[in-house]
Amino acid sequence: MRGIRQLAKHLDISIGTVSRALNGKPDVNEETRKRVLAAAEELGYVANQSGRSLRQGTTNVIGLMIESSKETVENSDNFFLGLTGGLQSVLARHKLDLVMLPCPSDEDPHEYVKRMVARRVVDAMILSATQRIDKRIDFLAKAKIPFIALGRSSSGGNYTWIDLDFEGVAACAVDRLVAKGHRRIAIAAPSNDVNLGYVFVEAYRRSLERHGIEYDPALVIRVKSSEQGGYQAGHELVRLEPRPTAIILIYELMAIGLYRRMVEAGVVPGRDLAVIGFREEPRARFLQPTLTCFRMSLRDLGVELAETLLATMPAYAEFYPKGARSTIWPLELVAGESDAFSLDA
Amino acid sequence: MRGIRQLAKHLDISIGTVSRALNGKPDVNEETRKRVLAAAEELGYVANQSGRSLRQGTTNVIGLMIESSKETVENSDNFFLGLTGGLQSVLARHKLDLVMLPCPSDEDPHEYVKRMVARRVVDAMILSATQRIDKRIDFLAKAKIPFIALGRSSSGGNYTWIDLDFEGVAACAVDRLVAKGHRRIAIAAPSNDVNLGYVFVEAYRRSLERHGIEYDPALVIRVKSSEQGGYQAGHELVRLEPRPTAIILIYELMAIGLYRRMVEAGVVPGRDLAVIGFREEPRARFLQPTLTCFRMSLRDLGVELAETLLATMPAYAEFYPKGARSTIWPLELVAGESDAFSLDA
DNA sequence: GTGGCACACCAAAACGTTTCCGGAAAGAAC
DNA sequence: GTTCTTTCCGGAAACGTTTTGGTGTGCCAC
Repeated sequence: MRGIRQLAKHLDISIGTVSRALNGKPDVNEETRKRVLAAAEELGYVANQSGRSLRQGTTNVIGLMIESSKETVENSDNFFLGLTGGLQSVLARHKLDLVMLPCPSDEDPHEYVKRMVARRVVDAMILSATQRIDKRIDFLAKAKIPFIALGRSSSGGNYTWIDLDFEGVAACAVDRLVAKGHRRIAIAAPSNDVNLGYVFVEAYRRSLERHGIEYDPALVIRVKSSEQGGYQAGHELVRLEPRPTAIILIYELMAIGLYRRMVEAGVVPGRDLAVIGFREEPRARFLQPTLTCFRMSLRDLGVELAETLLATMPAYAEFYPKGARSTIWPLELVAGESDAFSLDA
Repeated sequence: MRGIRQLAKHLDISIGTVSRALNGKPDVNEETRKRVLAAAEELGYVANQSGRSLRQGTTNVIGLMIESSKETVENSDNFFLGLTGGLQSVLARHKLDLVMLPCPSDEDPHEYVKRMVARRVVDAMILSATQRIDKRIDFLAKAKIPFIALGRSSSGGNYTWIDLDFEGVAACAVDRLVAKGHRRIAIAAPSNDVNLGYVFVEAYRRSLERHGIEYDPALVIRVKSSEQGGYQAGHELVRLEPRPTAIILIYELMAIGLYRRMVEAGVVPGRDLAVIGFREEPRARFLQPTLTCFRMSLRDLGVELAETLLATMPAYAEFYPKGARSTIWPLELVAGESDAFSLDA
């Protein structure tokens, strides 16, 4: 019951053969393999991961890093848990396990990553919440630890990432609003330090210019990606003169706070102000008027992340001939009532 | 070639001494210890966890198990991520790491736990979402793997748990409503299979009887713990004759759906119907009228969980002389507008 | 000078696996 | 009958760490 040695003795076979049998290696009689598997099942033998890891220098565990800052906790709405289903469905094919690694808010994410890989807790990492300059990426790339980032970054040179289609979303939102007659379109986004903030606002700017509308920095409202941030964005919005007729929110949660501020100011969303949110969040689903936003499948994204990550790992690359291509993940428009009215009417 | 051996060679000391120096063992000169620590820092040496685990049969990792079912993903609202801060602050004292283990929705939680401990991925586990009959608990108790459960269960005999104060919450809610003149008080709860559903409704029943109000099974509405469940509860509620004047919700999220159904039915929460929610959820915070509910600190709960778990582990028990007591975790009432009106007025 | 003792260190033995290497047995080819 | 393959298996060497038992110093007391 304890160890492969016991199992071998019980079968009266050498431990080498038992190991080969269990791991599907050649050089073992099919008859013997069956006996071994049956005995393992019967005695409830499961290989000790420490021994295996030590020998082959690999842990068979993939880490999904999560920043457990207060902001993430309050605003991410199980984004990561939604990812795990897709991730695991792929990893399970290779008997890999997934663990979520919550980086304590008082520890430097860079140090945390270093510690986790140096201690050999995981073989590879999935990063998220990338910064424009991200030391974690530089470190992992230099140390040649397989990883994939959910989000682009200026760091790390030529690494593999998957990122949401901010350009597409911003362009779609602007197109929609312009088609309804809007010209003064505000945007609420986090600061440029967060990669998302930078990329999104740039895409918004290009989309405007494509329509011949001049980009006005005053219409870019920098706030936190939260309900409170949305309230604050609303506060800034009503003080703009003339008041914008539309606003694009980079996080849907902002809509909750924005709506509240609008009600206070006597501005009716969906009638006096067109609103488009970005990523659909469960807790914004009930808003009245319903919010126009963009949807994606977290599960599918998880699958893509896992497959692309495995493609970067020599041991698994053969199974994923598509290779480790960085990709832009598309989102689907969900039309709501919040931007349904036309300005010309 | 890297590893403790190289460090030892670099210092011209035996590896045994290096190991003892790093781990704060006695039998090593303070002068030598300093040199070792300095060299380790300089060369960026971090002990290989696999080797260490193999030798001492312990992984120094604690697992927080999460059911990643669709329902959890949609409704738990980062409950677990909120816990990690408190957990880690305690575990860090002993150089223990925390990983979150999301059980795939298509795998039996019992098998998952077995696999994780048999593979020696973690030393101990924190369980949640306990069932009234929970095979995981029976297994861990029998295998003598340290664990703690967030939630009581009928399984496992004498194990250590921490559970929310459902009795206190139910009693407080009933007391409040009765004091305002309510007699027909409904409750929305999940089925009795979920331990929470069972315990909560029992507490509700006893509280009613304490006030001399007859318990009416028709007022117990069994629905899912979700927004949709709340909507459905509202649907059932308006069909009851005579209509209850108050309702207690076991999950605050239900309030969102309930409010929606009430609006449809022309019933105004906070005027025609008193509503009390249970655990404060971020995404219900904006409701109008504001919801009376119960609050707790996830961080503090995390600390308590970790300390109690460590108290059950021989290697750490000495640091937690309070011992491994099961405890009831209190919640604090947050009075809102949803039950402010008095029935007699 | 001898015994006892604390100190600081070294060498080697574990821990449970996987994997390399060699070799026995059984045929096959000549 | 010899040589050569093929098929299967056993022995033993790793992997990096902690821990045990042993050893050589000094120092003190007698």
